[in-house]
Amino acid sequence: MIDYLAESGVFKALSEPTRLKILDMLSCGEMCACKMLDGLSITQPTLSHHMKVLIDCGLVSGRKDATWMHYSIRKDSIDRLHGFIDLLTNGKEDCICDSCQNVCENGAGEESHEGPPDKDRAEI
Amino acid sequence: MIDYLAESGVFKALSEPTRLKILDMLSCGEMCACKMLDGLSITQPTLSHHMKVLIDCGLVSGRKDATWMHYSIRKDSIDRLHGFIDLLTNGKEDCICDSCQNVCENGAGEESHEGPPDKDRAEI
DNA sequence: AGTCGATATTGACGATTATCTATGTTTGAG
DNA sequence: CTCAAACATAGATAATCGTCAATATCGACT
Repeated sequence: MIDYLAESGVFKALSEPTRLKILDMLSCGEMCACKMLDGLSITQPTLSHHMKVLIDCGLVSGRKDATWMHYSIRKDSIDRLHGFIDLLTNGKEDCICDSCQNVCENGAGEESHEGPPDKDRAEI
Repeated sequence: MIDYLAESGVFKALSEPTRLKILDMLSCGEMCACKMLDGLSITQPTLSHHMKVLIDCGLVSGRKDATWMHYSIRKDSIDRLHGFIDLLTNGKEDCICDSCQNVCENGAGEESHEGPPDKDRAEI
């Protein structure tokens, strides 16, 4: 069974444009908070808040070096995110769909359960 | 350049536990709104609102059949989502990181720009 | 035409959230 | 020990969002 509330945390973190830009800034590697501030037009406490959200959901890790904080993307969390999206959106055994009979009174909807997940996440 | 505001819409749609459950319900194929209501403990207007959010961001498509509405996941939008996550979190040419020199006064942070994106989204 | 069932829309309300200012904490330098 | 810089925390506020009740729309059937 999927814990929807728990899993929504990562998406909530990603639902803010500013945090998307922060992740973009970290895409090439580690970056110091003070440098991130330069390109973000937000105050320092706001950045600190965003980084806490990103760390709490597991997307980012922080490394303290003297008075500086260096942040970086946790690649494993990105892999996990991909995996969850596939799990959520692909047909699976022991699916929530089974608990509710997917048939309307008009008879449409029989093409349910289109088989096991097809593992093609092709070129995009 | 990435349009963070525009791209955040999909994640905002996915940031609600109820909408995650709705997508899970659609993972096996098309489903009627009336059947979805049975397993959701929300009112009909609330479900209608959630479906509008999911459709507006492109994750779901709706098919009207008489008085019934059948919803299904747009597989192409899922592929696009995977692609965007990779684009956002992997190093890339013409990166936003270039505009800000990623060097703190203490000299740390030279390991920036870890080369072109490594296309390994391996086992999770 | 009239009724009924399924869905969409409207308006309101409480909860969450992003942001700010002000202040606290930590660390290195003099 | 004192000061300054980097970052975190606390509290307040405005905006956004999820939810509901009430109502409107739309299509099928008598």
